[in-house]
Amino acid sequence: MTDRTETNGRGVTLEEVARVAGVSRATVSRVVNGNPRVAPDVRRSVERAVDRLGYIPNPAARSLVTRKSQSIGLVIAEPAGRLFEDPFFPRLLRGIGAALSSRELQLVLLMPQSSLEESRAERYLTAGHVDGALLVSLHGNDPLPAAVARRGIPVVVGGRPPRGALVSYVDVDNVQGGRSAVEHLIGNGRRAIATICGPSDMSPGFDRLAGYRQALDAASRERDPGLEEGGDFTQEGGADAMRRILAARPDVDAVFAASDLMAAGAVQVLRAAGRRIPEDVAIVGFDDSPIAEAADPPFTSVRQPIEEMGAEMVRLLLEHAAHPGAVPRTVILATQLVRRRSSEGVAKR
Amino acid sequence: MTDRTETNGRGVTLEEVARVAGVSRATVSRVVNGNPRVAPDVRRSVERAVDRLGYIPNPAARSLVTRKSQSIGLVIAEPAGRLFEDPFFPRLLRGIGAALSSRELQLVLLMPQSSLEESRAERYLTAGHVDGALLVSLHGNDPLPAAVARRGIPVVVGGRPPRGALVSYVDVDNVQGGRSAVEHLIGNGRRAIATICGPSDMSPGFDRLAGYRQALDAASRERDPGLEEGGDFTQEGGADAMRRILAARPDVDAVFAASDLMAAGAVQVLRAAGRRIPEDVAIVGFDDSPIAEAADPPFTSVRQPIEEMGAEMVRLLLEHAAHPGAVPRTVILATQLVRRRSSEGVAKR
DNA sequence: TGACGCAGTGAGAGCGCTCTCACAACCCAG
DNA sequence: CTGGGTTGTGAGAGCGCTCTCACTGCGTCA
Repeated sequence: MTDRTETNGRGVTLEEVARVAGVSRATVSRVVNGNPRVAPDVRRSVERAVDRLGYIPNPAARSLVTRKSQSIGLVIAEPAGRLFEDPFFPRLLRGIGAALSSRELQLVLLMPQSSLEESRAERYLTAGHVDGALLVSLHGNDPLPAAVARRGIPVVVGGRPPRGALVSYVDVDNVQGGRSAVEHLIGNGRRAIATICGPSDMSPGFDRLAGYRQALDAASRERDPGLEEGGDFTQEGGADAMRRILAARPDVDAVFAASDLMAAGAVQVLRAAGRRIPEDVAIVGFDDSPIAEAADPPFTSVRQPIEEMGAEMVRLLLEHAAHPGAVPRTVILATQLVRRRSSEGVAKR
Repeated sequence: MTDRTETNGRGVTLEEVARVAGVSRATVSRVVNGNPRVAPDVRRSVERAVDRLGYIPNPAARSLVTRKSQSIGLVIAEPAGRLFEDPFFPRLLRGIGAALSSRELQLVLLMPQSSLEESRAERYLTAGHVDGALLVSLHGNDPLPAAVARRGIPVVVGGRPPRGALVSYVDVDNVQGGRSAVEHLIGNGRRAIATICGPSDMSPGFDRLAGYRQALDAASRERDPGLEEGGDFTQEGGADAMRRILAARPDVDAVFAASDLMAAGAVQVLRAAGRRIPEDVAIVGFDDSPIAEAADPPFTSVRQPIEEMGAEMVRLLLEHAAHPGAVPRTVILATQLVRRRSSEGVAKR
């Protein structure tokens, strides 16, 4: 097969295949696109010609007339590198990729690092390069979802979308995640349960803290601001927060950190202060990252269904593409508490 | 501006802009593409029309005539999930993204999970969807690079390419990385230095082991097969290897692991055996992943310049695209040893 | 004054495909 | 046999853009 692989830099066209097969362009197009209204013998001879010439349809020409690009855009609007530290991103990609692989769709990745680049991304999405857009880790009141949706491009947001943007989105139930972590600690007999929360202007940070509070309230435990310290999702932030908690409440016997990285920082500080994990202080992290498993002792952690989130986003997007007028939908996915040694046993006192 | 945002689903065309501006299609095209041969006042009126209509060029039409797609493909040919566990992938993406952002190029991500999907990817790349292809984590004797290059698509491989494939590639100097880790341990006075190496059928695994051996040979240290145990880059693999090493050479006082994950596994086993880190046994990992920093004590680790690798791949690819006939080139990037507490001090005995 | 060059513009071909429509060939009911 | 349907095929328009080429007008130089 393929005795003429791209010798003239032009690529084989429908026209040439038609000539070789002795039929018209239209018939070749029918065969290539699986139209059943072609006589079996004609079909065979066309297929032979396609094979022999190594014909591959020109996507631009096809796209020009069909007005479909067979690809969707994924916009990661994370300004700095945070997203690149934890495995959120690879897992999301894996979920999206798995959902896409069965379709004939490709993924175009856009990682705007500035507002200039973000407007370039908007332009790209609305120019017709993609049949739909997936938007994740938007900050604050990003106008992107609304702008893209207004242009008639199907959009699905991962995480809570900016207020006012009427678009479909898939999110993880961070409140439930925080609550289940703290309920677990309460169930283990812990009495002074602290939290190292994330920035409250980010919905995951805010929601996980809300879950912490809900769990305490539901168990009629008193809350203490000295047990709630904010970090920035980093290890150093976690360590600093832990120091403050230790200073305010030396009797702390459990910590729920809103990320595994912050949990790792907290553990270092606790160890330096002579506390044993989990005997003196129980630890629960969030994300169930490789760090949680590699830690010593391994961290109990709240696992987010990131792969499912990606897959669900694709599902929703295709749904929107199929039914252009459909109303925006919301999908909230449950988290799962993965128990490991860092929160074992009951506190002794 | 934009008083007509996509009402008919068709999009504004050059033709309409030309009519509104009172010029020909050709002139509008010149303005849009920055051709200087346009009278200033005409240019202004065209720009006004473009603004008012919210005109965005149709990429498919443009691509059809220019034969350029303004995008490049990134193929991640990792069959299973390994790649998604460590932050290699995000870092690579960051490097590529940074190098691309200054150009008007987009990134299409292909993650074939089977040979069927891989041939689909090959088809995609050779169909003219992309102006060039970046290929990473190819396994064994993957025919992809050669196939794509044969079709005249510029190609750059990340990591060692399959033997026989004459393509440009960018790799990390794993040999030097392994050697520097072991030299560091020798310099610290360690006497029985073990290695937990990766699978020897993967070039990183093979090369890091070679570096380990080179360093010992250069220091005229005797090598002992009992100090070389293979893992599979996972934590459990590292733990198992460590147990074997401990059984064969209880006097081991340093371990160079070919990944941080394996180092973490080794540390758990060493702790369980009552060894202190770094007093009794020094540890050096590889990758400088978040785990290395989060570990207690934090691991000394060999940092790979992944971001630079991505950026360099893009540079090489653009070079190839600019000079189609150019000979394949190779770039090898140096690693860097990041010292932390896990390998501090001199072994006492 | 005429020849020449050059900046600015428009007409029109053509990129490779899809899809509508017309038409030929054939089948079968009446 | 004729009329109506069905099936298979081809002609041709058109998607929105770029780019070549020809043309006009104007300044410059011999």
